[in-house]
Amino acid sequence: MTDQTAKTKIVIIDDHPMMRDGLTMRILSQSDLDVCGQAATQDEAIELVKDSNPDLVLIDISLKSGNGIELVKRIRLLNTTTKMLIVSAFQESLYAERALRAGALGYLNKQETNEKLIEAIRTVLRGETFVSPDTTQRLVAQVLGKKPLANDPLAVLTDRELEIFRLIGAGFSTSAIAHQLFVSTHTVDTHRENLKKKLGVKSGAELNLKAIHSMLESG
Amino acid sequence: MTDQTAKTKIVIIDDHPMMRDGLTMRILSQSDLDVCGQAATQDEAIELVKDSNPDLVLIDISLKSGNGIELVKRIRLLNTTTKMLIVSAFQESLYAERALRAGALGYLNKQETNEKLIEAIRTVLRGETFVSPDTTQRLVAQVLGKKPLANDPLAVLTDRELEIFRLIGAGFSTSAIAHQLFVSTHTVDTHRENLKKKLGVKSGAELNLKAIHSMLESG
DNA sequence: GTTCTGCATGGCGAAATACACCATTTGCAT
DNA sequence: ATGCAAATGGTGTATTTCGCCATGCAGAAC
Repeated sequence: MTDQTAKTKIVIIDDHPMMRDGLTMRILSQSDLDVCGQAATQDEAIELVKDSNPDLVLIDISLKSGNGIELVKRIRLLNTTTKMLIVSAFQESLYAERALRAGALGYLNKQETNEKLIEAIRTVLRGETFVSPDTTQRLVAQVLGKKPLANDPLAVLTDRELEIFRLIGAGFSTSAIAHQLFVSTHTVDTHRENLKKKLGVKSGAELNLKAIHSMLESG
Repeated sequence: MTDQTAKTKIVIIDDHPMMRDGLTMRILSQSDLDVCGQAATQDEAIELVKDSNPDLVLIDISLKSGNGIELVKRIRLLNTTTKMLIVSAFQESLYAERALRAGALGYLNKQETNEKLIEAIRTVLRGETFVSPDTTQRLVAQVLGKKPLANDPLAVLTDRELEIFRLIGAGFSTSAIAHQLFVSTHTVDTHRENLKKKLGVKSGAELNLKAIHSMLESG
């Protein structure tokens, strides 16, 4: 078959029809790319991938039925060579990390231009990793904070740090935590500092956000 | 002028380029509708509306610079006959009510099909009110429940308070919010106080917790 | 045994933030 | 007009943050 007939096959998973249309339009503007299917839910997505065996799956991270990251894991289990690119409205590097660890090759913010979309798609198709620039910054900060991405970013934390991280996630203030652990607020403060360095966040508010999010995932 | 030359003029305000493309594509599929402009921020939107005097403005409710509802109010102040249709990723009738009170004629969920999009546009252009079916249900349930906006504690919040609540939920610190909204930290501070009173929480940490949780339910 | 390293602890001072109370302005409704 | 709600932001005090540094205490390395 010639290049004419063998376009790259892409499927789009997003629960907003209007967003699917936007993505589709930009992709179809490239002569060598083709959108061979769309779906709004995880189950539809799995069927679609099985049936059409696409080169790339574009996945919105905030799918209502489960979430996009869970879908990434399920697709990986299908044992295909299909590449995956996550599209997200969140800037947090938290999700980028999880998406990449789950098996996606790329993480793109919805705020990015359409040129970036195409760039991300082509990068991922080559088998390389793509992450939106501002999200990359946060990831880099994380790496500089200590070590190369391990299995779990929380793994780098000491027991005491993790304990405090969980208390933050439960909504306790610094003074409340200090009182609870019978240590001074200075101590909790220092731990908060170290947590921020290790987790690559720059403000206390972000640390709170990350801690609370992390609580919701693990119960 | 004939129908050929006098297409209905529509502008699109959304900070996701990909979403703008999707909306544009569907609108242009209608022979009598034309997209005469796009913008990502409030200020750009105001300029665009002044310059092109469109028949309809399509507004994403979750604009980063301020929010969609504030933009609706600002456009209404321009004293044009321009109709406004809010597009939202949130299903809460909470936002629909605010949007309509602010001066929008329609409220459409992003989960709706593209057929609904066109239907909503045409309804609003006729000067009638359009609200997405499932959101309508919630609105009706509210009215039947006698008390306006009964069980949702967020209902007692003003538009501004809700906006700040959402920014807190997104992980922004007080100063970051102040900078983003171009107001003093004192103002944000006062809003935080009022939020705590209205939501019945006693510490700032709890407010953060509540805001972040609330984001994850509806974001 | 000494040295090195990692962890928990916490003190210090400047800057930022929270907190409670209050004043002004604007818009809206009666 | 009068009254009310909303948004803005100022004041003063208390608390927290933030970066830096110091101590004590383990266990591992030499």
